[in-house]
Amino acid sequence: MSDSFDTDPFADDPLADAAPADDPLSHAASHAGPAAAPAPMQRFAYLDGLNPSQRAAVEALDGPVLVLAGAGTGKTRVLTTRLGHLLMTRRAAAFQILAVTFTNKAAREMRERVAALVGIEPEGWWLGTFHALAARILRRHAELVGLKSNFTILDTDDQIRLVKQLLEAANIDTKKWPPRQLLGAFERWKDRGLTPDRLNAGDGGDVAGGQSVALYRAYQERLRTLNACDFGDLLLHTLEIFQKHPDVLAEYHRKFKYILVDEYQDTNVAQYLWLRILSQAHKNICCVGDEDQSIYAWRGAEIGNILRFETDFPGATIVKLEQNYRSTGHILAAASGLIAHNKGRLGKTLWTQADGGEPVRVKAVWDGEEEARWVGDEIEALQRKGVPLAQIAILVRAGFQTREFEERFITMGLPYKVLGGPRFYERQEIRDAMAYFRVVNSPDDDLAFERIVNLPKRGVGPAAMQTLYTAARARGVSLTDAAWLLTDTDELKPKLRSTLRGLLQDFFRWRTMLDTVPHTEMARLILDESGYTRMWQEDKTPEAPGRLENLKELVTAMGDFETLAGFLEHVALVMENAEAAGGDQVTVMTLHGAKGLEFDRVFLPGWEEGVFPNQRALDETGIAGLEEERRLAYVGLTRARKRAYVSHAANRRLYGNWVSALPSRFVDELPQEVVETEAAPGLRAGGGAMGGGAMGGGAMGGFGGGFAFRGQTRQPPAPKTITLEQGAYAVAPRARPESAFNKGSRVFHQKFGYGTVRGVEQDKLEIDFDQSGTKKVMDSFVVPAEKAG
DNA sequence: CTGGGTAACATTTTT
DNA sequence: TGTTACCCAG
Repeated sequence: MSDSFDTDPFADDPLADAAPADDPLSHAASHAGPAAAPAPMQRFAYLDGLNPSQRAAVEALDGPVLVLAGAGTGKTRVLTTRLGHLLMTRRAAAFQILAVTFTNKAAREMRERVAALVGIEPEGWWLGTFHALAARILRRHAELVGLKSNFTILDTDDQIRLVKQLLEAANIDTKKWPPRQLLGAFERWKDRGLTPDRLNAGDGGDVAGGQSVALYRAYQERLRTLNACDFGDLLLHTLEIFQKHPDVLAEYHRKFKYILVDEYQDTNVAQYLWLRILSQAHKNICCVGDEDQSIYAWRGAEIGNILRFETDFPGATIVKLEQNYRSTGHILAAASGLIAHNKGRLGKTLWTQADGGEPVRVKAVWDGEEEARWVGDEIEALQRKGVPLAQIAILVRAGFQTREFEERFITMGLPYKVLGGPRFYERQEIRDAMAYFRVVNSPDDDLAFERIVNLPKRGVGPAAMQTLYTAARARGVSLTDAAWLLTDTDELKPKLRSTLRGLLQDFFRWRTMLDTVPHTEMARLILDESGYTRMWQEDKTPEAPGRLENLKELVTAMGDFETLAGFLEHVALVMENAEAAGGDQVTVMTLHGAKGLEFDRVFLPGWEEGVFPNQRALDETGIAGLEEERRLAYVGLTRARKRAYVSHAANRRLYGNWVSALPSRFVDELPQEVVETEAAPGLRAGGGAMGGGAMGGGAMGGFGGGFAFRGQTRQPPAPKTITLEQGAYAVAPRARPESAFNKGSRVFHQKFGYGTVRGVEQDKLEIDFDQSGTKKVMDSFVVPAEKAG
């Protein structure tokens, strides 16, 4: 086979070759490094610091094990110690362990911590995300499912464009059936391990005019022609290989003696099947998770997996980790009282040796603006007491809620960062650049070709593309090949023909140079010679410089990889957020984004019926949705080490309309003994709406609360005079129509010094400060540089 | 083919 | 209210 692997996954695995399954321990010795003295009776010092349950979880090495790890109970420690223990006791060599996580971040953390524990980086082990590991396996056996080993992994953009093309080809109105929705249906099927042949024609309901199953099949066929995969396929294809090729499966059975899974409550059915088939030979599978923190059902996670573990893996050992090392007693009591309202649980009771600490504060305010002001004031008070801003977080239900806080913090000059915006790889310029690299790497990548053939503008418009499609389809070749053919005919205008030929020759040339020129240099060259860099240089919008900056960063990031292909794989799988800027800042993020993190003080705003629990979650998934929302609230509360602050507003502006809302039912579900309630003057804190009675699981469909729409009110529905209790500064006069500053002007700021204005947005300025980096600031806080002393 | 205008729309997000 | 996708006029 002409395709070679960047890294042969079995290179360091003696079991993969002819060598019989001899004693793996002799190989383990070379991995165990300095710490290696085989001593069955040896005491393992790292076990001493564990509590009894943790220790039990670490030492139950054989057979199926479920570790129910409550929030803050030292899960990561158990996980890494267990891995280390497998190595230190010589039960398995590193390359015989399969360790699966959901995020690259978790994988990295585990790798580092195990390395620190064992004293050396274990070599050749399979630690990574489901998708990365599946991709690794799939590249070795791609031909068994009709792919080549250099298949492309599509991003969401590609998928949507593809689905859209299919809909259009089937003459289905994309207004009525958005591609996004149909793709969602495909993904949900894939989450459940359902390939098109396992579905009946009617299974799609009336989505896409009842044709969704047929379109799903067409989508899969199209992916295969493109030699491409989406994320779901990585799992489904490997699963199919395991099911249909016992020899291949046996190979992996022999290889992986121990399997470890993190965040098991987030696995979907496909992932469960994948784990089950891989573990069925030796049954040494250890899953760690917390059913109370399952918050991803909407993207296919199956909480049933963890609830059913004992049935799925008979004879399983169950270990509960319940001692919490993170939060105060009051916070734990609040969280436990809340989550007790859920039915679908295995049941754990968190406890702590710590004191009760401060009660959870529940604050009622008039509207969102007042809420932001209150949070801001509390943060300033904490700051005065010496609490670092980095130890404070604001956790919201949905992204749009961050806005009010941003505005308030900008006005106050309070340093903050919003986490979870568009991620690096999702940025337009990064995707474009990647598309160039993809076309150079594999000329058959039609989706990438399509994306950049007219970028920068080369005069290849819809009409020309249509000609290309037709030619490609007629001959059954890729767009690149079709384009080559068309340069020899007169179907295209001469001018277009020559630009196209020029571009194709460039691609060809770059592809050839890839063998001799280092790939980072090639990347730079491709972006420059294609005119892509120039396109942004000539763009005079404020974000253009940032985009060029990102492109540079992309090229730099490539340096960490051996080859262009290796880099493309990385970006397809690891697409993560760049670390936020340093400095002491308050963190603003969604509750989903906060899972796994912890802060001293956590603000939980927007606890209103309709917002949280989110109305749509209730409407779409009823009780299950409500329970998931409740778990989300539980996750939020358990992020706090010292104090949690819950707030709810009586009025909120949503999409430009004023809407009034009742306090969230979750507020009522907090045990009163650990809560301290306060209301802005004229308001009553807490629920009231539902009384203290038993509403238990919520009963069917009864979402009474929700919003009361007030039409197109421009003003909050009642006077704001009551809010001035602490507001000496009240509301800054908003009457400045436009900023006095322009992009590029030099300014001075009391706190941050000199800087250059990068962007203007009404009265907000984005300023690149010489000393302290880029910040968003109100224009009233800066003066023109020449006027500064 | 391109850029501007407007109408529809608007959780949560990793890989 | 703010953003994005699509349509139409230049």
